[in-house]
Amino acid sequence: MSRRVSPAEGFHLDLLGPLISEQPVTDVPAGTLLFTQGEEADRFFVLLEGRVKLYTASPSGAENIMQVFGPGDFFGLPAMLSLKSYPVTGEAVAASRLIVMHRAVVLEWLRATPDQVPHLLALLGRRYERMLDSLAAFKVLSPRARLCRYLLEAAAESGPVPDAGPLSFALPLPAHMIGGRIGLAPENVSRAFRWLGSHGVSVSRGMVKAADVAVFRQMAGR
Amino acid sequence: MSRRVSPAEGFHLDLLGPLISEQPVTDVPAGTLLFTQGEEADRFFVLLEGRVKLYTASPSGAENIMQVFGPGDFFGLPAMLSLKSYPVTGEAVAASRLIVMHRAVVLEWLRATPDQVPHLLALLGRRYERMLDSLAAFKVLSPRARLCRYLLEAAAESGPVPDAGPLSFALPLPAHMIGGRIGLAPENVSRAFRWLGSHGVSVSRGMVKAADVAVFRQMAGR
DNA sequence: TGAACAGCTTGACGGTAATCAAACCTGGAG
DNA sequence: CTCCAGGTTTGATTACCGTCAAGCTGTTCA
Repeated sequence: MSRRVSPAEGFHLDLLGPLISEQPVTDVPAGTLLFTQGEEADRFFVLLEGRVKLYTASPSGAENIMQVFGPGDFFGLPAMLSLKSYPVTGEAVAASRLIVMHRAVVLEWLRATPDQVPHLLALLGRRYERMLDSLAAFKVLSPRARLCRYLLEAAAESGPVPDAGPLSFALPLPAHMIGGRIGLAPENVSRAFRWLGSHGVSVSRGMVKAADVAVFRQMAGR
Repeated sequence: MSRRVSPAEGFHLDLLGPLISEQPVTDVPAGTLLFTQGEEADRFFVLLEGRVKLYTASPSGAENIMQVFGPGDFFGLPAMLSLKSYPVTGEAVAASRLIVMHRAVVLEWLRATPDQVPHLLALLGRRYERMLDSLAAFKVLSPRARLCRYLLEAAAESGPVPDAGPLSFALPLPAHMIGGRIGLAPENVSRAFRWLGSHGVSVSRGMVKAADVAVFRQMAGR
């Protein structure tokens, strides 16, 4: 099964392609720490295969998942550009194949091909707006609504999602990680799934079957 | 009273200074819409005086305040760079003086002074991480804790904030807008303030007096 | 001076998620 | 096959916030 590159997070091969194609590929097993919170950010990553989560350690010790990336995504770029340290820790959730891009290489590339600068800026702009969108979701949407929003994203990751009608897809993450992403305790993720049952949605063994996707869209306000 | 430029959001005069100094200054009265959600983003703004809020209109009609900017801040830059439309509406909350930067001018500036590119990227990177920080706050912190976090920011805006000890400062925004920013209904902002009363904090007439700032820091986890 | 208004406060109520705790799978190791 | 550990589900309880509604206060304007 060939994974699709999600269009929203895609690294736009036409932009970064020439740059990354000259870099060596690294393979890491699940559980590998790629970088840790507070470490100097001198590189960013392009994920070719696998899955990586970015999280912060809250004072109470619970880990707070900020983002989860799949094949085709890049991460660590804003931190690298800001010339400071990583604000999060990056860990491979599954065995992953990725490309490590060091700052010096990127800066040299920008210097050599200045016509690419506007494209890189546009890339960063889009990334920023995605974040803004996430923030709005946390402000406005209830936890259940956020779950529906997440389910729509997860569904889109494995194929096109119709406006309405039945749909079935596999959850890309274990439930407790979904909880971390949408800010919901694992127990309540479970309860939210059960609640969805009364709306024509069944979840079992990581498979989601919805009688009508419109339920998700309405809940998530999309 | 001279307003301080908040270091975190500051536009870094040394970077943008030469660029903005050649642009005309615009004055607008309170309530002016600078740009609206969905409009093509062909410019960004540098705020010299006044206050501007960025908000989205939720389906139910309630406005969701995403960010509020003061003197020295810039906004609309990521949207402009992303080559798309503004994801939010920008409105002057108070009479404001600002500089409008059009995309063509910025791109020409980048072309002419390529050595500024890394600095602009760093600026965007920092902005992105601020957003990440906000997002974490919404995931991890309770509404009350978010209020304390906001109060710390507000205090920092009007002067240095000690690690502990008494502090008094003026709220830069009316209560209902604070609610919009931290995602709390106005009634509950009031209740949260009253709750703070039992922790040595009094709020009246837009003035906050805290017996010990450490209360805020502890609540906000900083 | 009084009316009108907006912003803030207070009250009551219901729904919902956090929390603590325990039971229940399910897959892997021995 | 059994045991074990992680992840998931369920239950009971509590606290909190959203909501609707009514009162309050200071300001503006006639």
